[in-house]
Order: sequence, then structure tokens, then C-alpha cells
Amino acid sequence: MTSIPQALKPTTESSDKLTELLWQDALRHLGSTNNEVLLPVNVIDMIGQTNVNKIKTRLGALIGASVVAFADESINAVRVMRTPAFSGTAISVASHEVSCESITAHVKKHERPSVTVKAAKVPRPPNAFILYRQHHHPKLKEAHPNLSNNEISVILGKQWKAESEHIRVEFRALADELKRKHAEAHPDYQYTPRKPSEKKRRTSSRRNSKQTVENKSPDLTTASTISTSPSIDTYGPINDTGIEGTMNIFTEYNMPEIYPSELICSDIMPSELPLLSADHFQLDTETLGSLIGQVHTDIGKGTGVYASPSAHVNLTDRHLGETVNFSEFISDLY
DNA sequence: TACGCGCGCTGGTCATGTAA
DNA sequence: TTACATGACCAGCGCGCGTA
Repeated sequence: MTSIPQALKPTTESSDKLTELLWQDALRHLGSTNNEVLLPVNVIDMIGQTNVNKIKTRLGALIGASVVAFADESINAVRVMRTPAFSGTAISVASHEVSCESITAHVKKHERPSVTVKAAKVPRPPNAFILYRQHHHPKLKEAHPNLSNNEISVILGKQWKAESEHIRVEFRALADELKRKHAEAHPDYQYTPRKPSEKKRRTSSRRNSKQTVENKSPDLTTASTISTSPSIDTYGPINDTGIEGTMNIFTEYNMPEIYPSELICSDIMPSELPLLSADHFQLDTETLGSLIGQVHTDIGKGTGVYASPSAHVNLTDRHLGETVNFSEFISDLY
């Protein structure tokens, strides 16, 4: 097991704060994620093994069951969830130690090549909106596979503006934290954007495109179109009454030098009670439907499904937890 | 008047993700 | 490579002010 370079390790205090943010966010979404917590692998690297254990322990205490963590490559995150019960022929329980090795192996399989000729470019730390987008993109994509990435950006941009101050503050805090850790990890880093003359201008200016959109459509942030619910972090299962819950792909941030393969396994620590209770956010179906329809209208790409503001949102009733392929998981273990 | 400095504004890049 | 969102941060510019 390799260890993380000391210089990249955050302070205990900051790691704890970040862990609390992660945990509190996870708690808000537990109801819609089948009691599953998703931890982006690079975030895990930042909070450290002890704090991963804390989250495991808290989740275990909360749901009253043993908890397992494993890497899910498809979402580049570690999933912390109730240890699944297997029936039938083969394996009844996955040994924790075995799973540790397999997780490590699993992640290592997908590590970058160890030989790098060029020094990796240090990316900029993400801002609050980038984190917010990163957090919501998978859910929106899952709920609406037909949405293009640009449309998702438009939707999430409007949603961000309409988002409650509480949520925005949370993401800003996390962005600040990541910025601070970025500065610690790369003390000599300096943002050096290329001059416009060094790079071809990115076609039309943002202002132009912005203006075009604003001229074409009413502001979706107005009270008439946006729910005033605490959060519209809601693209999960949907029913007749509305959309509930969310996946919890929280704040992945790529720090090039950090690989988390050894951090996701350990014995469960003594119980710690969760700090907060889970709550739920609701967004009614029509609101999201009109939001999406409005965006389609805005950018002139209306479809039969979404073009009308009153169009029905056709979402499949899927929970994230149900997408886990346990056969692959188990075959990885052995 | 000429020069240097600091401040604020503006405009541009780039951070995320992914289809086209 | 581009599009699309927001926000952080940089360079460049103009302006006002102080000093020689």
C-alpha cells in the first residue's frame, strides 16, 4: 500500500470540515439514494482514510447494518452502502479484507500510466458552480438521457441562479476549501491564461451568446417558473406527485498527482452518531418539465417531448442503488 | 508637463462534462 | 474542437492623484 505524499495531505481540521460537508450533503440525499453515499475518489483522497471510515461508520449506525465501500469506475466514485445480501449459489459475504484488495486492484487497473514525460498540468480549482454542475450533471443526465450537455448546462445555470442561498453557500464553502487545498498542494501554482493572441478566440463571445438567449426567452429564475423549495436538487425517481431525491455524486475534483487506490478500505471504527437527520427536497413535475421545455425553446431545439412548457416529463423510475452490478462487484472481489 | 503608481473596469481564459 | 453554463483570476487599459 502506498502512501500519499505528506505535502498533499490536508490538515486534520480542514479534512474534518470537508468530511462534515460531504456527510451533511449525503444525509440530505439518503432517502433517494437507497441509503447510499457516493464519494468521488479524489475527494476521498482529500479527506483521508479516517474520515472515509467515519462516513462508513455513521452510515452503518444510521441504517443499522453493516456497510461496504467499493469503487464504481463508471461514476469515478466510491460507493458506501449496506452490504448486500446474496442469495443462491455462490458467495454469501464478501470479506472486508478481500474487498480491500480488490478495490485497490480495481482502481489501480485504471490508474494513469506511471510514466509521464511531460509534467502534468495543474488544473484550476473548480468554482462553486462547477462543483454544483458536477454534482447535478449525472442525475439530470440519468433522468433525461436525451438532453445534450449544452442543454444540461443551460438548465443547471438557471437552476443555480434559482437555488437557495443555503445550497449556494454550501458549494461556495466547498469551493473555498478545495481552493485552499489546491494552494497547499501546489504552492507555486499560478493561473496563467493564454493571451487572446496566443489562442484563437472561442468563436462568439459569451456576452453575445448570453444576449441571444436572454433576448429569446423570459428569465427562468422568476418565481413563476421556479419552485421555491429549499433545493431543486432533484432528478431521481419520479411519480405522479413529483420528483424526489437525488443521486449524490458530490464534488469530484481532479488533482492530478493524487491517486486514491489505497484509501478506501479499512476496519470500521467505533460508532459515531450522525450529526444531522436526513431531509428531503421536492420539486414538482411540472416545474422541472417547464424548465426543460423552456430551455429547449430558448436554444431553438425544442423536441416533441419537451418543447411545450406543459410537456410531461418522462422519467424512468430508477434509483441509483439499483444500477449496481453486483455480479461484477463480486467477480472483482475474487 | 511628464512620469510613476494605484485603483477599478473590461475582456479574455479556463475550470467541469460530454455529444456532435 | 466547439458549445454551454458561472465564477475565479489574470492582463491590459484608462483614469486620477502625487511628485519632480
